[in-house]
Amino acid sequence: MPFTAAEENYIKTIYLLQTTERLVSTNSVATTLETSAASVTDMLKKLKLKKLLVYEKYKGFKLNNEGKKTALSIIRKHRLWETFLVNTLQFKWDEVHEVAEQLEHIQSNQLIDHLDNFLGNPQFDPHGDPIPDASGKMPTLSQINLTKFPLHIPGEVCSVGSQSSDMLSLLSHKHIEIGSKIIVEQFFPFDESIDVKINNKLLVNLSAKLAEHLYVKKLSYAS
Amino acid sequence: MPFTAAEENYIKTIYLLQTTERLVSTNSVATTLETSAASVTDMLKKLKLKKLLVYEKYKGFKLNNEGKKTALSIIRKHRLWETFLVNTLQFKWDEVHEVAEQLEHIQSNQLIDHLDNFLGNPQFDPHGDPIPDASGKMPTLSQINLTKFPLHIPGEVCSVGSQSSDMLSLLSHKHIEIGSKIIVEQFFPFDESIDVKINNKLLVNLSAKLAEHLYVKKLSYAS
DNA sequence: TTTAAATTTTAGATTTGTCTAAAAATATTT
DNA sequence: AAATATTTTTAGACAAATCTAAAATTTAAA
Repeated sequence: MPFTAAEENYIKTIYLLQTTERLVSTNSVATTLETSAASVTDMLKKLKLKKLLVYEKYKGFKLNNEGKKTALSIIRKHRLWETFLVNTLQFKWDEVHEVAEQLEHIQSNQLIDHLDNFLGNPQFDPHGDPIPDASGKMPTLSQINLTKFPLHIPGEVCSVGSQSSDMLSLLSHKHIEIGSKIIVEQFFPFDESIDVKINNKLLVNLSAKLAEHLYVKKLSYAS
Repeated sequence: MPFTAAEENYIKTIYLLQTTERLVSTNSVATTLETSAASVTDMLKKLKLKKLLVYEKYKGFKLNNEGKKTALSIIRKHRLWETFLVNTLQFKWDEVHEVAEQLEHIQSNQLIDHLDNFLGNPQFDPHGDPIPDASGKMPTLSQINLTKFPLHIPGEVCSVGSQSSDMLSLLSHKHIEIGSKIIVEQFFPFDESIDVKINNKLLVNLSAKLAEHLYVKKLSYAS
């Protein structure tokens, strides 16, 4: 059974929220999708009817297994298209989001299989996010938010929690990109900013807000 | 101003019909889009309001310049995507139509420009149909329906008027494909079938129905 | 040229996804 | 624990795109 683009947007949003929120609220979905709380409630009823989520009114909600499976297939499509746009069509990092939001709703398993194949079955998209495979499995990458990363431990920037071009230009100004080596040197409680060393050279200060949007993985030195 | 997918489907259909019909009828659009005549009338009113077509009720209608321009940009997208699916993603000829019908509605000029560029600015799609450029210009190719092609003149199969797989397998059975050299040898008035010679070797008989769906261009021998 | 047939349009209804405003339930604060 | 604030849901409305059935118009036929 195919879902409408609107349904798919809700499913994807709920999935992404429940990885951090455990139980998702009507308002958080409304804010993310820039719609009204009433619209969210309406859609929740439909998705419950279609047996995609567990929902009791006034009690919060979350996707069940069927819902998660559906979400992963949408996320797979989104991330494969982003990879295509950047790797094949030479889009910039911060230009792909809006277009991928449209492309992810194209209905054709054959298309996605062929695209995946053409791209060489990539494991991560251009933002460093893992791409689920056809069965919904994702490479787990011990990705940690930079604000929770321990001091003086070498890490690598592997994902960015926002696609805004403001964010991107700030990162580029600080010489930070996906793959940059990063070490947290100092934490300043007053404004929650941190000093980090980039690629073993540059020492720069990052605001709490910026750090919250950066994800890092531990660098293991297995040769 | 962007158009909805439904509006775009009507615009494209009317454009394709008016190249052969001059004045388009409500029923012909309804039949092509497999919808009711009432729905077509509803949409005609909207498109007239948006100043895309000339329409007086009960009198038939046709796209004005603005409408044609819009139609060409949709056809451009459709044919570029078909080219992508076949050339890049290894789809078969007869598998692309449904997917391209969806992809043609993605809204992003940047996407189409990059795709066009990636494909090497192709002039014709995998069915032999010309691809309009960004300004709406199409390479004119003196394409003639096989039923109107003169006897004993060498031609080349350059386009197919149907994407049905029944048609495709019949063509392949008769060893006919885009680019095949073809000469009409004889016309049989009784059933309007024709004998043609393919690639100067095989002599095969084609039904009137099959010939109606084949388009041929004259082979000029400019070295 | 009237009558019959076909085509096109209107009228009214339905579905999907959205909205605002008001009511209900839950959380927070004093 | 009352009062207040916040969140969530309901009620009712609207736009887009579609439908069926009936009316209006045009075309074809007897």
